[in-house]
Amino acid sequence: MGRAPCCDKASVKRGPWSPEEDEQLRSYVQLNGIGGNWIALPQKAGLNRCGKSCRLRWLNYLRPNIKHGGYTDEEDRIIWSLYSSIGSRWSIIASKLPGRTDNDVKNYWNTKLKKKAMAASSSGAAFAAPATPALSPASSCVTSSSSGDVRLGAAYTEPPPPRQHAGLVRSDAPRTELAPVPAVAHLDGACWPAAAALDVLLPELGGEQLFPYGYGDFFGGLQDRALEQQLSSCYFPNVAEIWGAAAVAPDGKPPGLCNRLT
DNA sequence: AAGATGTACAACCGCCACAGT
DNA sequence: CACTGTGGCGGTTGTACATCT
Repeated sequence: MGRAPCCDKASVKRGPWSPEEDEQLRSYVQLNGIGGNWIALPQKAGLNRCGKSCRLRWLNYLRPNIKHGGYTDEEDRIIWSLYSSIGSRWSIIASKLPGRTDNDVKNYWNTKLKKKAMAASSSGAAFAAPATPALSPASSCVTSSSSGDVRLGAAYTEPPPPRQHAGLVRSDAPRTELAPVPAVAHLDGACWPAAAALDVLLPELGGEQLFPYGYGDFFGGLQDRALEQQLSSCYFPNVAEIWGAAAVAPDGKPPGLCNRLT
């Protein structure tokens, strides 16, 4: 027997929000806050909506300082770089783009950016918007060996397969909260080149601009450098493979990386 | 002009993790 | 320790609008 739904779908309104509903929710939240319980909020706010629907509406559209559309080249590059490395973990990607929401980034990727990246890839051109100081095409190259022009950002590649939710970075979590450390620690000699990706990828993605609390910030405030490196080798498997392929013999490529986070 | 098709994006769905009891 | 409620997440769907034929 499955769980009871969070609300009675037959009795609550569904579909697009009206301006009146938006205003009702906005004014309630601004006046009273969320109150720590989205499920109870609609009743308190006098809205005939599911709590989850209210939460989504607030987080994605009504919250202050939300940006819609008008993605910059820099944002394109950040999304693409992170997607290539960590896959469809939209909440993490969105958390590095001020004013953007995971839903918005996800939609943007699925409808526009993915096609752009694939088109660039199929044409043989680098997916590279005009260079920016923070992340120019040249600087995002991870040219790693004399034989191979292995470049981060050179072509669209399928991202890692989706992972199960791991609660990596909760948007409301304090910065000191540590991300869970994978149960399988594999920072052995063979895997080490992969871990070094952290030192390259994160600065390429904007360095202190995007990770003002240090690179450990990417992992939710991690302060331990060794743990950061272990995590990086799990969370950036594509980049890890690039580094691994460059650093070891082709048939000595570190196997496995992290298949699971927990 | 009208129907078909494509695109963009808001919203929903179902699952998982976690905290509280 | 098991159970329950809730928040959060990514995948998917629905629909309005634009473009094409």
